[in-house]
Formats: sequence, C-alpha cells, structure tokens
Amino acid sequence: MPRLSAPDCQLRSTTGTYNKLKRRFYDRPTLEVARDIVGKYLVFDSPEGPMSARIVETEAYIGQDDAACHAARGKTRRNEVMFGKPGFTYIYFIYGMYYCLNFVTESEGKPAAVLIRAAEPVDGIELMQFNSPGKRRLDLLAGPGKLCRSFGLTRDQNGLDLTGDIIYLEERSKERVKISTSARIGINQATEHPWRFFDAETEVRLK
DNA sequence: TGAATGATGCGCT
DNA sequence: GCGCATCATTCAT
Repeated sequence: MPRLSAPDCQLRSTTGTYNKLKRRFYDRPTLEVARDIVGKYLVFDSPEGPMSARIVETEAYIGQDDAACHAARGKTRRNEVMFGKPGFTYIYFIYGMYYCLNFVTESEGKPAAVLIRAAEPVDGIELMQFNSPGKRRLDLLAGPGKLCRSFGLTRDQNGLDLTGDIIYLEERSKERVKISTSARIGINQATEHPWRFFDAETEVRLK
C-alpha cells in the first residue's frame, strides 16, 4: 500500500466518522437491501489509492427460484460466495472482458445478491480516469462493467468482507432518495420482475 | 437517436 | 458449441 497523499488522508480520516454499514444491513430481504443501497457510498481502498462513489442504480438477484440469478442452477465454484454469509462481494467475469460487482444478501444458505450498476464518482476521480482513459466524469461508473473497470475491481476482489477496511458501504447523509423501479437490464429470464432500483433524479443516465 | 453488431473468454449443456 | 447480469462502434434514419 503506497503512502497516502494529503487528499487521500482526508478521505481516509473522514470515513471513520461516517457510518460504515454493518453485516445486519445485508442480512435482510434482497429487495429491501437493493432499494436501500441507492444513495449509499461505495468506498474502495484500492492498491493504487482510495476511491468512493454515490450509488445510483442496483438490481436484485434472489435465490434459486429466480431464473436470472446465477444461483438458479445450483452452487458452483463461480457463484459459491452467494451461498455464504451476507455482506461479502460477489464479482464475476462476463462477455470476455467485463467484471460485475455484487453484494451478497440474505442469510447463509440462501443465495442472493445485489448488482451495483451505476454510481456518481466522488473521491479518487483521477484514478478512475486512469483506469478508464478518455471518459467524462459521469460516464466513469455508468454501467456495471464500466464501474468495475474504473474502480479496478477484478476476480481478485471476489469474496471480500464488506465489514472490513478494503471495500464497504457508507451512509454519508440521511438524504431521502426518490427511487424508481423497472425490469432488470440485459436478462432473458424472469423479465417480469421490477427488481431494478435507481435514483430518479441523478445525472447519471444509462442508455 | 436508435438498431445492429463485433469483441472476447468462460461456464455450462 | 452456445449463451451470457456489457459496451463501443458502426450504420441507418
């Protein structure tokens, strides 16, 4: 871990005063968690430096009865973290070039997770731009693949404990977020469920 | 401004 | 082989 510069120290010191979400936040019905994550802040103390962002869009993937959930066809090496305790990262590789970040929800044995689809960059924007060259600020995290690329998240961060100090969620204010819902994006199974949640007033727009 | 398509690798049938 | 919780590029309107 490199020495932290002055702005980085400011970020690190402030995180101590914010409310880091505990395991019980994730140990709840996935639809509630997915809705409540919108407006929370994702913090990643990466090897290259700290970054944070305000999450504006999520999707819920709920158990073995949800045909669109990776756990629908049983436990494999790829999806095994979803079957474990809540409050851990589930990061998978897709389309030959992208990673997607999820947070495991519900009690151990019930495989479910929330996909983090989009966020507004807050801290470490220069590092995000280094990871995603040429992108404007509001495009850096506008989509699950771009979010992982800009944050530098890969399989290396799969299965990390969200109650630790590397990657976690913070509540930085008690803002009341106006949330809209829709069907989930990019799936061909269980398309009838409105399990996508997004900040209706954010500047970050997908598609 | 939107539809079509190619890139690219892995997990599963 | 085929499909995939994506995205950038190309082409048509």
